[in-house]
Amino acid sequence: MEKSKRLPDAELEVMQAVWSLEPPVTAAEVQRKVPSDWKATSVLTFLSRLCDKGFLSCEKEGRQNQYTPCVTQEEYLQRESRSFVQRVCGGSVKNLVASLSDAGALTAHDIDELRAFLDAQGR
Amino acid sequence: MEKSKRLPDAELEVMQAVWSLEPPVTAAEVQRKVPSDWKATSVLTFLSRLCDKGFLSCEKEGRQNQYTPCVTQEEYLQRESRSFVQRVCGGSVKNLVASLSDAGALTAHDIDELRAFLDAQGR
DNA sequence: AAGTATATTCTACCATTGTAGAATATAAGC
DNA sequence: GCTTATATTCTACAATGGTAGAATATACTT
Repeated sequence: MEKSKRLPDAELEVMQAVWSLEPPVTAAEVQRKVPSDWKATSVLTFLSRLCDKGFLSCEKEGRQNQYTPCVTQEEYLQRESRSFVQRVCGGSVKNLVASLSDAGALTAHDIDELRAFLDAQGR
Repeated sequence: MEKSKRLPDAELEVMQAVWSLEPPVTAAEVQRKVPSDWKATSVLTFLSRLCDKGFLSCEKEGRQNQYTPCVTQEEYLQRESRSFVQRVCGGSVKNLVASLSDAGALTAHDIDELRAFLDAQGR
């Protein structure tokens, strides 16, 4: 039950696998969603660390565990986005988007979506 | 001379201090820009790790070191933004901005800036 | 009930990161 | 030139994260 922070890469990938499935999920289901070169025990380690950190709850069902997210993907994304903009982009969202553009990582589709979003937003 | 990746928080803060100054910079200058509860030797450790990782070059000038960035802030921001959108936001920039909005981290000013940017962009 | 298969937990190890004291080198003052 | 001040480098240590084998527990088969 830790006060939750940024997840390390491997744990985040596992969380993303969990989020993509219908809860509760078993380790086996997660294993199928996750990079196939990960050994089963490694995935179990990550699952158990995610429980320790309060991102998952775990219930024993027969000999398998049932994992359920305690944090939604939206919640996590919100926290991380906010923190990323602060920490890395000097707090400026425009700065972030401009740098994506400079990096060639902003497709025409992205731009359309963004415009639509801002219009919907903008009242 | 490592192939550079994400910097840990402390090293990023030091890089940001360096970027904010006129190169080349001394450790003393960096120290003045950085959280004041950091011990001087800690800052020197971070500077030296940044050299090892190829983010800074270091030249001895008398008894002081002169540090010069080998990676620009823009370069770094571009790489990190791209990677963040991929890793955390499922590759969708709109997803990112929407989550910032949901998190209440999108000010009216941000929105204006973004609109302006997209307009300038958009043909 | 015993043996076998399989899921989970334990334990471990190494690299990285945050942190900083100890040791060293070097310049400046006298 | 010697002493002193000070900047840098070395060394160290604990926590975290990536990785996974060994040990254990539990369920299925016969």
